[in-house]
Amino acid sequence: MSLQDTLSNYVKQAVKSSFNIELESIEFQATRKEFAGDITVVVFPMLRFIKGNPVQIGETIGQYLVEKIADVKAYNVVKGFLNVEISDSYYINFFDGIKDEEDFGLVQPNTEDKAIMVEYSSPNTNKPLHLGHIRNNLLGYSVSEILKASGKKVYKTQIINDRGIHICKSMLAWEKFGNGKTPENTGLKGDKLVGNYYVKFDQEYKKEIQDLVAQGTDEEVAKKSAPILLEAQEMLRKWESGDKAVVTLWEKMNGWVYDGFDETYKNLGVDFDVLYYESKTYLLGKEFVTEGLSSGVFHKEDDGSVWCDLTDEGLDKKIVLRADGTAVYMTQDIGTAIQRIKDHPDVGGMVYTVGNEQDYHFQVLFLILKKLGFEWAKNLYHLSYGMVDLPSGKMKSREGTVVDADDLITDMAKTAEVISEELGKLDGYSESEKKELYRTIGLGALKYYILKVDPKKRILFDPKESIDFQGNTGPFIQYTYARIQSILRKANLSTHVKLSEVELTLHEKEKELLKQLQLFPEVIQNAAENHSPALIANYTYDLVKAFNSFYQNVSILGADNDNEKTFRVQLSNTVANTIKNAFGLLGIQVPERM
RNA sequence: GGUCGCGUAGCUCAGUUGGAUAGAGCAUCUGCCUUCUAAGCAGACGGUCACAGGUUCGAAUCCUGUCGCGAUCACCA
Repeated sequence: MSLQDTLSNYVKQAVKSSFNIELESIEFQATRKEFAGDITVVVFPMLRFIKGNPVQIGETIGQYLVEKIADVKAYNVVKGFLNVEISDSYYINFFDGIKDEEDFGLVQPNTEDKAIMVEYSSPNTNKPLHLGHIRNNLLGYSVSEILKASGKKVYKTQIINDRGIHICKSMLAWEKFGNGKTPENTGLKGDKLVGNYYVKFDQEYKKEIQDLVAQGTDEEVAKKSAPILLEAQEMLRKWESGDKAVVTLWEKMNGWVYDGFDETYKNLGVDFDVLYYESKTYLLGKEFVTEGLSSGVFHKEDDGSVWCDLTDEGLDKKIVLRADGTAVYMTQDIGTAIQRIKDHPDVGGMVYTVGNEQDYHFQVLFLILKKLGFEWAKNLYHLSYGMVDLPSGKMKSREGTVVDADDLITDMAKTAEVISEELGKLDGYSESEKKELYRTIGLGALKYYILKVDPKKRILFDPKESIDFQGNTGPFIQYTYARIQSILRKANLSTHVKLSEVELTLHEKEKELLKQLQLFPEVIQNAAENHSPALIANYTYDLVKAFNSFYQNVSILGADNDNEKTFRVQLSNTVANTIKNAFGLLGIQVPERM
C-alpha cells in the first residue's frame, strides 16, 4: 500500500475517533520547501463536515498519526495545512524495493485488457515529410510507448493517403517533365524526387492560369480550366477505372516514396505494426451508410445524397455519401475504423494523431460511430495537436516554404557536432562513434524540444535559431545520464548491501531525489490517461535537476563510509535507469558517454 | 458571424483533483573547473497569470462576458 493510502486511512480513523465523522477522501499535496515535512494533509476541505478551527483539527490528526504510524516522525500545522514528516527508513525501504528493478515504473501489458490502436503519421505520397509530420510522428510514437508502459497492448498504425488528385498531379508532372529520372539514376531520395514534381505541377498550373488570364479568361474560370489540371483529373478517372499504364506508374512512384519514407522513419526511430492504404479503404464504409439509413441514423435527400443530422448534439448536418453514390472522406473513415476492429478483434479503442484543423471532423466521426451503435466508439480519442508554424507563417509544400524532416535531422546532428567539438570531450573516439553520438544528441534535442510542450499548443519554429542544448533540453538530460555512467564505471558496485539493515541518515538532497523517483509510476499513468508525453518530459527534467543538485553538493564516490557510498552509487544507478526508461517513452536514446 | 483551442517573466515553456509567498530554462548580472564529465552548480534580476465580473474559507485553475491569436464551418482529403 502506498504511503498516501496508509496516511489516508489513518487520517479517516483519526477523524472518526475524535469527531465521529466519516470522511470519504483526504486531500494531499507535497509539502512546500519552506516548511518542515514531506507530505501535507489539507484540512480545509474537512471543514465542510467538521465544524471547528482548522488548526485544532490539524493538531488532533497530527497527534494521532504520530502515535499510530511508525514512519511518521513528526508533524506541524500551519493554518489549514498539516505537514507530516516521514522517517528516513520509509524512503530507504522504498528504495530497497526498487533499486534492482531495471524496469521501475513500467508495467507489463495486461493481456486481459483490450488493446489500443494508435494511428499516426498518415502522410500523402506526393511529397516528403516535413516538420509538421515530425511532430505528428513523435507524438504518436511516444503516446504508443506510454500506453504500453501503462499496461496496454498497443498497435501502431497509419493510413497512407496514396490516392487522389494530389497524387496524380506529381505523376503527371513526372510524365511530362521527368525525362525518365528515377531515384537510382539521380541519387535522390524517392520522396524528394516525387515531391519535386508536385512542386513542378503547381508551377506549370500557375503559369497556365496566368496565360489564360492574359488572354482574357476570368481568373476563377482559368483555375478550373487550366489544361494541366484537366489532364490530372483525367488521370484520376483512369486510375479509378484501373487503367493499366496509370496504375503501373502509380505503383512505381509510390514505391519510390515508400522507400524514402522508410528511411525517414528509421532515422526518426519510429515504426508501425500494421499499415492501411487509402487506395484499399476508400470504398469501405458505404455498406454501413446503407445500414445507418435503415436504422434511421442517416437520411437521404431528394438528390440522393446521404446526411447525418447532428443538430440535436449542437453540431451541423454532415454529408456521408455524395449524390452520385461515391464515398467522401467521412465515409472512408467510418469504414476504416470498422475494418480495423474487424481485423483486430482485441482492440477496444483507438487514438488518432491528427492536427487540430480536423477537430470538427473527428468530433463528428466519433459521434456517428456511436450512433451506429459500436461499443468501442466511446473509446476513441483524437490526439489533436497544434500546427508547427514558421515566423513567415504556415508551411506550404507547394510553395517550398517547409522545413524538411530529413534536412532538419541532419542539421541537428551538425549542431551537436559543432558544440561537441567546442567542448572537446570526444577526443579519442572513432569517427563513426562520434557520428553516431552527434546523431543521438541532435535527435534528442529535436525530440525533446517538440515533446515537452503541450500537444494542444501550436509551436513557432524559427529555423534561424537553432534548438538549445542547454537547460531544459534533451542533451542536458542525456548528459546527466552519461555522467552517471561515468560514476558507475569508476565505482565498484559489487557490494550488495540491504540498505534497510544499515544505519543511514538521508541527506536533504537525497530525500528530494527519492521523492521524485517515487512519482514515476504515477506520472506514466497520468501521461497515458492524458495522452501527453509532455508530462514525462517535464518529470524527467525535474528528476535530473534534483540529481544534479545532489551530485554537485554531495560527494558520491568520496562518501564517509562504504554504506553511504553504496547507497549513493545505487541511487545514481536507479536515477540513470529511470531517465533511460522515461526517455525510452519519448523515443530518445541516452548515450553512455558524451 | 457560429463552433473549438490557446493567452502565465523580455523570449521558450511548466503549473496535478481549485490550496500556502507563482515555477523552470534562455537572455542579463555575481560567484564556482587541481575532487565522480562546467552541455553543470549556487545566487541576483525579472509577474496586473490578456481584461472585467461571478462562485468560495481559498481561483492561473471552475462559470459568464469582453479583447487578441489560431483553426474550422466543401457533395476536398
